[in-house]
Amino acid sequence: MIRTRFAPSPTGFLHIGGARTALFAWAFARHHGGKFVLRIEDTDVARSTPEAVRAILDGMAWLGLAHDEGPFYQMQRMDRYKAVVRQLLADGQAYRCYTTPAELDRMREEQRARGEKPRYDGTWRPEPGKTLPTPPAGVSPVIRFRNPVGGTVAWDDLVKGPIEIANAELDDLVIARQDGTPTYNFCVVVDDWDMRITHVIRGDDHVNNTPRQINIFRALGADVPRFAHLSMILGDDGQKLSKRHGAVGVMQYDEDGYLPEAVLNYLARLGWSHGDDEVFSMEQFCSWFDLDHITPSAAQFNTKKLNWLNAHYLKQADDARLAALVRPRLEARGIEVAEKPSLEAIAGLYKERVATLNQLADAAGAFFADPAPDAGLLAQHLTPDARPALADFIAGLKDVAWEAPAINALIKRCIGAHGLKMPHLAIPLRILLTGQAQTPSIDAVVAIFPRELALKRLSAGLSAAP
RNA sequence: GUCCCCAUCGUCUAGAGGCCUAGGACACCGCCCUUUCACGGCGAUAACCGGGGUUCGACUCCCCGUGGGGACGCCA
Repeated sequence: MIRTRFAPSPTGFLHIGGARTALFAWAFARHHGGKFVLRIEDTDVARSTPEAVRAILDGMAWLGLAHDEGPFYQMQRMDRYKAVVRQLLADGQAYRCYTTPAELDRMREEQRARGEKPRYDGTWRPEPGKTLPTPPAGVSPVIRFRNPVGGTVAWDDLVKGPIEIANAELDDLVIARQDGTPTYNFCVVVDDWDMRITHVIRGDDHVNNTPRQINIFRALGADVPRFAHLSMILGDDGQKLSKRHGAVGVMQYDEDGYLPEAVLNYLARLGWSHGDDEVFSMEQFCSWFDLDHITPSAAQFNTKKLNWLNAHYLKQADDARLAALVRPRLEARGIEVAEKPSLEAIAGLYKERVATLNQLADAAGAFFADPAPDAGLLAQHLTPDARPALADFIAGLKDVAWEAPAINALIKRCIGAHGLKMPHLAIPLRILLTGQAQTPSIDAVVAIFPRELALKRLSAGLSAAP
């Protein structure tokens, strides 16, 4: 049974990189009929917040990445970690270290100055025949893991291939702090062991932690899971994602008007491929997904491509669903969504031409507020030539059948009677009705309005304009 | 500094030694469609980081270099 997990630390929102990691772990479990476990790594009490937990859960829910087990909270598993620490201590696989943080700082500084890799020097590490210093009074010790000294740690990374690191590169890491709380590298191992995780899929910033963790797994007598390290996602500008470079939470994409299926499809394609397939459902994704088509190199985020995918999914989306998604966006702008011009119909008309829900809201807004056309636009298009045709059209509108084809025929009749071309009448109509010179097909736009409202806007516009 | 990882069009990628005259997608450019703007359709431009090997034959394998990234916490 395949078991994967997503293990974020609740110190901020679920960002795009984390979302992709979760997506891949989720899809891998789905593909194999396994289980996807959610675990919240909140042992950093100072930085973890309930709001961040909420934000992560919200992000997962918005994307539809449902976990089969959890969420488990590491803070609720303290007793378990402490028991394992005691066991390691009893087995001689861990030991108490009285070196203070200040001493460590000095040690590292000196090592760096000498061009060495900064590491703990093993002062308190017990060795056969070695006499340990006397524990200083008043200093509470940390617990360090007794890392193997010689040889190497190797694993076959499912993304990056074989990786081998010499134990000489590793030092004895702290597994429990002075106050007794266990640290990350230790909790992860105990959790992955207890939760019977078979495949650890995570960001490649953890590659360097992996050999340490493997050593702990072995000291525990636990089976070592397989590892798959995903490369990072860079910002649109090729820079590392940071607050300044668009490192935003996934919920920001909701805010910006993206559909979750578009974000998911985009993310799936970032660092993973299935031949030339670009657009696919999550169902297809899960059936195709495997770890050997993941790119080992970093990927740059491309908003333009996300926009393209979003536009695609917008076109596919149900009008009622779009209306429901756009309504709160209009309300947030202080626009009262009336019953009359049907928001659903507007969504149906405009979804072909926009890339985001916010653009859809921009367009829809014009239907619910009285238009305030730009004076320049009016002067340019509401010409003396156009006015008589417009007046005819308004007159004809009073008893025309209220449907696009009939309205279209009316327009044709009016321009024909005045020797005009289509745009000469269509553009002033657009401007008077929506305040904008560009809209979808004018007959369809007219038809969306209730007759009285169309008449009102056109008459008002015609008489108000100079 | 030390260790680890990475390297195909601007971007995401296909490519498991001959199928590559390097394919697809986004973006860009051009054309078409047209009732404006979009959408859509069609087409064009565009890449194997450099140097050595291995091989009859390297985008594909090996080595070195260069460039980029990551890690070196009583953070996760």
